[in-house]
Amino acid sequence: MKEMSKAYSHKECEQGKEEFWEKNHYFEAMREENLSKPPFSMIVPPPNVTGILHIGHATNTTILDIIARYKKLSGYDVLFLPDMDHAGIATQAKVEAKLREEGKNKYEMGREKFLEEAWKWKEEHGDYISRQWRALGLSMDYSKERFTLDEGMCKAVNKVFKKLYDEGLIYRGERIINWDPVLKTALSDIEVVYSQDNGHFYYFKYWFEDHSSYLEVATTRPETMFGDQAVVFNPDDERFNKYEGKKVINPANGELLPLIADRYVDMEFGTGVMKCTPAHDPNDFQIAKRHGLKFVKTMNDDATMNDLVPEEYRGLDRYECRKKVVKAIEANGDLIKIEDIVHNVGHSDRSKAVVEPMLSKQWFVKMKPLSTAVMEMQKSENRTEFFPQRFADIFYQWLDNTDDWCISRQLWWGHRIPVYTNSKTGQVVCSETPMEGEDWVQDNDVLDTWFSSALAPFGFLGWPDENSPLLKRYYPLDVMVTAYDIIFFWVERMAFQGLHFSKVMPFKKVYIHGLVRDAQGRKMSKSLGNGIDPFDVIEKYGTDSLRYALATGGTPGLDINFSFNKVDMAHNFLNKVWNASRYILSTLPTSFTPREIQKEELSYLDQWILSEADSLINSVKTNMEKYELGQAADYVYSFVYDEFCSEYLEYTKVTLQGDDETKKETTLQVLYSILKKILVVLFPFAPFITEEIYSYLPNHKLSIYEEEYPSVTGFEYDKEEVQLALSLRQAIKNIRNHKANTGLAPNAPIDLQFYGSQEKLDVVLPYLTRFSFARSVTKIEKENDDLIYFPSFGIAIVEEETEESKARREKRIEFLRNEIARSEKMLSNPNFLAKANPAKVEAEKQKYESYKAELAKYLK
RNA sequence: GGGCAUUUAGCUCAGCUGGGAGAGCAUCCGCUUGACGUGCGGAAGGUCACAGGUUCGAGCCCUGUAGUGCCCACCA
Repeated sequence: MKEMSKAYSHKECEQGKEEFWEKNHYFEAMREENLSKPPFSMIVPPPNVTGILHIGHATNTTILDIIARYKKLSGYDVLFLPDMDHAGIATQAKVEAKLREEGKNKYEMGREKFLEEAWKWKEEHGDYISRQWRALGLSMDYSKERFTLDEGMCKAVNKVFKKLYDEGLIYRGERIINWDPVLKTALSDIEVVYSQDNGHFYYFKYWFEDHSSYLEVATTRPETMFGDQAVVFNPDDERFNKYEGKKVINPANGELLPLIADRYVDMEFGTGVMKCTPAHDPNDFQIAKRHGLKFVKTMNDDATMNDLVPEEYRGLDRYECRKKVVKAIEANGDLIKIEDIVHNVGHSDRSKAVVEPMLSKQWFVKMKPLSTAVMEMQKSENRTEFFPQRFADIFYQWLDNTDDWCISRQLWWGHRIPVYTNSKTGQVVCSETPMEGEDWVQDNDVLDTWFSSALAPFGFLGWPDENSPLLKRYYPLDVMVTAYDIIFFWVERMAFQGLHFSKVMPFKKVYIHGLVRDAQGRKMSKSLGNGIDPFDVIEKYGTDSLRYALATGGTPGLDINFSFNKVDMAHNFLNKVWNASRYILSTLPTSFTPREIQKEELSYLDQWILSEADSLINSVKTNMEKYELGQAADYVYSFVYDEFCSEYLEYTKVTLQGDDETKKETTLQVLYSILKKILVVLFPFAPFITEEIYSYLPNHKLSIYEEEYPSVTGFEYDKEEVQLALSLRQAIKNIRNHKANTGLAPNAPIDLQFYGSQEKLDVVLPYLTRFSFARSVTKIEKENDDLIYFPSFGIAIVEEETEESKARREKRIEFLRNEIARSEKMLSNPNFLAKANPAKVEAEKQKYESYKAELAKYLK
C-alpha cells in the first residue's frame, strides 16, 4: 500500500484529476452503461464570452457541480451541460475597444470583417473559460458544449422568431424605447438601472399668446423643449381648466403650444402644469396618442441635437444644449427659478450612460399571452418549484406586470433578425432561411442576447430537431441554479419560451442563490478594490477549499460574504479529513479486506458511532435534496471533528493497541466503513481530496465515482449499549472539566470510584484510564454522596474535601434544584401532560427522576 | 408608493414541524496524550432589535414599531 504524505497538499490532490475523470468518461451523459439509470439534467447559466469567470460564477457552478456529483453517485445518469453566451452588447463593446486600440474602425471594416474579429475573440475567450471551468473542478460533459451562436442555436432562434412572428407575438412598432446613446442601440426595460441623481427643476414662464399673463411650467429636461407639442393640466384643476383651448408660447423657441387637459397630470405635483414631449418621454407619448399630437424627435442617435432644433443648438450634446437653452430663456427674463432636486435617472446597465427615451421603430415580443400562459401554469400542479419558495412570488409578479419586450439591438454581433424586405416590391417576409435573390434585404438589427439564451433549455439539448436524443431524454431540465439577479433577464424568458414551444415548463425546479460579497457584506467592485479572483484562492488554498467555503456557511437565497477566514476553516477541515484517513489507513494491516459488518460483533462504542453515522447520512440526504448544502455540510463537519475524530477514533486506540485480534479486526472494519462513507458524502463538495484519499483505500475501484452514495446500515442498535457509550463520553467530559476547574493538568492522575455492575466497569475501565488518566478506579457497592450519576453508572472523584470542592458541589445542587423546579412546573401542568408530544413528556419525566435521585444523594 | 429579506456571542453566520441558546474566527487558561499544533482539552462571552399577543411552553407563530440591505414602480 502506498503511504499518504504527512500533510494535506491541495496541489498534489488536484493535479491531473480532471483529466483522469474526463478520460474515464465520468462526466459524460448518456453513456451506454448508464441508459438504464434515471436521467437528471442541468445546464450551467452561460457565462459571457467577454472574459474571465469571477467569484460569482465560481459559487454558481460549484453549487451545480455539487448537485451533479451527488446525483451521479445516487444512481442517476447526469447531464451537466456547458455553454456560453455571445453576450451581444458586452462582447461587441469589448471587440470595438480592442479594434480602437489597434487603430481600426468598425464602420470602415464593415459588418463581415467585424464579425470575423468577434469570432476570433470568442475562440480565444471561450477556450480560456473552458480551462477555468476545469480549474474549478466542474464535472460538465465537455463533449456537449454549446454556444448561443452555434449552428443549432441559429436554427432554433430563427424557428422561434418565425413562429412568434406568424402568431403575431412578434411585431415591429414605433414606440418610446430606452436608447443608449453611447452604444447606440435600443435596450429593453430591464437593461435600464435607475439611480438617485442630483438634478435641477427649472421653472419657466409660458406666456399666453396675447402676453397678458403666463403659466409657470417646470421641467428637469429643458433640452427636450424643442420637441414639445402641448402644455397639459388636469381637467379637474380649477386653476387651469378655464384655459383649455388657449395657447401659450414655448419659451425655448417661441412656438405656440395648445393647452390641453389630461388626467395623467398630478395636480399636487410641481406647478400643476406640465409640458408634453411626445417623442422623448413614455408618458408624454401616451398623452400625445390620446390627443392626436405630433411626434417630433429632436435628437440624433448619439444624443446630440438634430436639425429640427434652432440652428444654434444643432449638433450640441443634450447637456450642452440644456445649459444654452436655460441661458437663453433667462436672458429673455422667462426663467423664474431653479431648484436643486434628487430624482431617479435611468442609466444603461452596460455603458452606464444616461438613457434617452426616444421614439423609435423596433421589434417587440408581445408579452401578455406568453406571460399569462406561464402564470396559469404556475397555478397548476405542473408548476416549477422554487427554492427558496419566496422567489416563486417574485417570478410570478414580474410576469403580471411586464410590458412588451424590445428585442432588436442596433449591433452586429448576434442573431440577425430573420426578416427580409424586397427592395423593389416592398414586400416583407420572415424566413428561417436566407431569401434567395438580390432584391431581398435582411433587417440590419440583431436580437437581444437574452432572446437566444431564453431558448437554452431546449435549444442546447438539440431542438428544433424533435428527435434529438438529448432533448428526448433530458428535457425538461431537473433543476436550474442561478443567482437572483437574473431571474427577470433569464429565468422568466426561458419559462415563457419553453412553455410556448414545448407545452411544459423548461425546468422542474429552480434553485436561487445569493450574490457574493466581501467579508463585510459590501459589493465587490473595482473602485473598492475588494474583488476576489477565485483563481488566486485556488492557487493558494486549492479548489476544494474554495468550493467548500463558497457552498457552505450560508443560507440559500441570501448573499454570501466571502472571507479568507472561511477558506482557512475549509482548508483545516480538509486537512483533518486527510490526517484521519492517513491514520486509519496506516493502521490497516496489508491483509485487511473490507467485508460486511455484522451487528453481533459490535461493541457498545461501535454501535454508538454507527448509529451516529446513520443519522448523519439521513440528515445529509434530506438536506441535499432540499439544496440545503450548507446545512448538509455542517452535519458532516461536526460529525468528522467531534464524534468521529475526537471521540471514536481515540477510543479505538484502546482496542487497536490491545491484543484481542478479533475485536481489532471488527474495529478496523468499522473505521474503514465510516471513513468510506465520509469520503463519499464529502466527494461532491471536495472532489479532489476525496478522490485522492479514495485511491489509497484497499480494494478501491478505479474512481470514487464508481461508489454508491452511502445508505444507513439497517441495524437495530441496542439502546442500552448506545446509552453506555453516551454515558462514558459524558463521564470523561465531566472529569476533564473537573481538572480544568481545579487547576489540574489534563493528564494529571486521578482516583475514581465507580458505582455499577462489574460488567459495565470492565468495558468502561480502559477508557476511563486512558482518557481521564485515572490512576485507580475502585468499584463501590454503596451509593456515595460524591457520586455523579450518568444514566448507566455513577462516578465519584476521590479527593480531599476543600472549600473549592464544596463550592462546586453547592453549584451542582443549585443547578439540580433549578432543573427540578423547571421540570416540576412542566410536569404538574395538566395542559402540558395533555397536549405535549408524549415522547417529550416521557423524556421530561425521566430527566426529572434522575435529577431528583442525584440531588437526594447530595442531601442525605 | 408597493414588495422581499434581515436584526442571535467582539466578527461572520447556523439554529431545518414551538420543548433546556450553537459553530467558525478572535480572546483567555492548559496540553509536544504515537493521525493532525492546520491539532487536543477547557473557559469566558448572548434581556435571540423593541413592544404587545397566541400557547402549558416562543429565537422560532401572529400584530405593531425601529434599524439595515435589496427589488419593483415612479410625478413632468
